[in-house]
Amino acid sequence: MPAKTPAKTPAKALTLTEQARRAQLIGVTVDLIARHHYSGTSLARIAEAAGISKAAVLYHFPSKDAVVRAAYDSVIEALTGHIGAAIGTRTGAAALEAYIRSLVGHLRDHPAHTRMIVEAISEDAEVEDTPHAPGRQASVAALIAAGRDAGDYRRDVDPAVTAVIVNGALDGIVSENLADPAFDTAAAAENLIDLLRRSLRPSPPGEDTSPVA
Amino acid sequence: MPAKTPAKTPAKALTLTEQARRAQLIGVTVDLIARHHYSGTSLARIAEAAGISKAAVLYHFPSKDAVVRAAYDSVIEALTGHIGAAIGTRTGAAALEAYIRSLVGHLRDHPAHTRMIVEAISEDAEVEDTPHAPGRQASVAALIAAGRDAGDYRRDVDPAVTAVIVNGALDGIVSENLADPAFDTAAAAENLIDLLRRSLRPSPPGEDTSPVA
DNA sequence: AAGCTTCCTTACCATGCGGTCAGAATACTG
DNA sequence: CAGTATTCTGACCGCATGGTAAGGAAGCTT
Repeated sequence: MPAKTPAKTPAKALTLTEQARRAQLIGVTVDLIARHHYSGTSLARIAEAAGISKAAVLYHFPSKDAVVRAAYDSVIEALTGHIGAAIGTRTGAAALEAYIRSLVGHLRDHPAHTRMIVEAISEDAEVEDTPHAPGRQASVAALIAAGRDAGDYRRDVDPAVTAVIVNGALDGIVSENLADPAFDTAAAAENLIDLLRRSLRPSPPGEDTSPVA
Repeated sequence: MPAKTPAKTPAKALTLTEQARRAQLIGVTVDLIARHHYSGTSLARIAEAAGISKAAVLYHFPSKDAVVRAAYDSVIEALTGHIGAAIGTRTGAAALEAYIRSLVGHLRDHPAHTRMIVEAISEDAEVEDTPHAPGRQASVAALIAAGRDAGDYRRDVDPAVTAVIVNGALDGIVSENLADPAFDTAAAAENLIDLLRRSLRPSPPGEDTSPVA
């Protein structure tokens, strides 16, 4: 029985070289996509960048798409890991602000990751029901809802809509930094945090509370 | 002298069928890109969708890229025209709010345009120094600066950074609507406007004015 | 050293791509 | 109706793509 994809029953039978190659391929693929977009990243270029042949790449991965997917997953995992660690045990407004700062900080420190994520809108496969992070909006909405229930925010804020706005603003900051590397993302993050503080804080007594026109 | 690209000296020597074909090709290209992304939109598919041969497409346009570019330009022009008309002679905060409402409204009414714009990040040409609308951030920043100078906004708002945040939030709203057509973009736009009103308005007397931590 | 597994290369294939070319329709104009 | 400019087709070209087949080299285990 010649082993096809090395896996006996659990996911532990990975050779050392296998792991190294996979990591290397994922690395060069992230770089290539960051430089030449998704559609411009071919199997041959991945192989060339790794110093091996196309067939060798397809020995470690079942298809080119699998390589790209693995690269994308690794980037996303690094991001979510960083954010999760930054939030830690924080709650309420502090958690949301940690989310904003850690996301912007991580993507500022990893431009290749950033380019890859930003360009990961459509990919090549037409059947892709998970365009972005799946629960991203929901996660931030939960953060906002918790902050509201904790009294950090007005009671009439809409967590879902606000999450869309916050995530969009974050993407805008990150994207702007790609277009203009001199753009101060940290300052922009603080600006966004200040903006949210002013607009989401509970109304002082004697002030109109109508949220929507 | 066989005419190559019909143009004598001014830009008026366009045959009727020429105009019609160009418009048709632009139309089907917008639809195709909206459905199959940029990289999945080939010359053959454009020709097939238009009911003519590949060579016929290349008779009306010098290259496939030119078709795509024309389609993109037409979509952008429609959008900027709509927004410009909506802003009209408005100034200050009213102008920014008209901008937000008209952008969201237009893109809600034209989903194909929306998909095309959203996916127009990288295109296929690697040498593309105009990734998005060139002066979009600057235009909104000017709007905000005018609103600030008119007294609608705090004196210490940063127009450039705020413009990035606002445009990002708008993109977030539009993108969310693509992922979830049931998302109420009009309500989200009003929510964003309310958020901006609360955070950008001049500070009432007796309140801290420190903008950034 | 034999033998098996792992790892990789060269050569190849079918397909789709953008684009060209010669010439046939089609339409406009005298 | 003749002639010319416009519009279009079908066949073709060179190239890059993702993927496969067959076999050779390297290393581990006995």
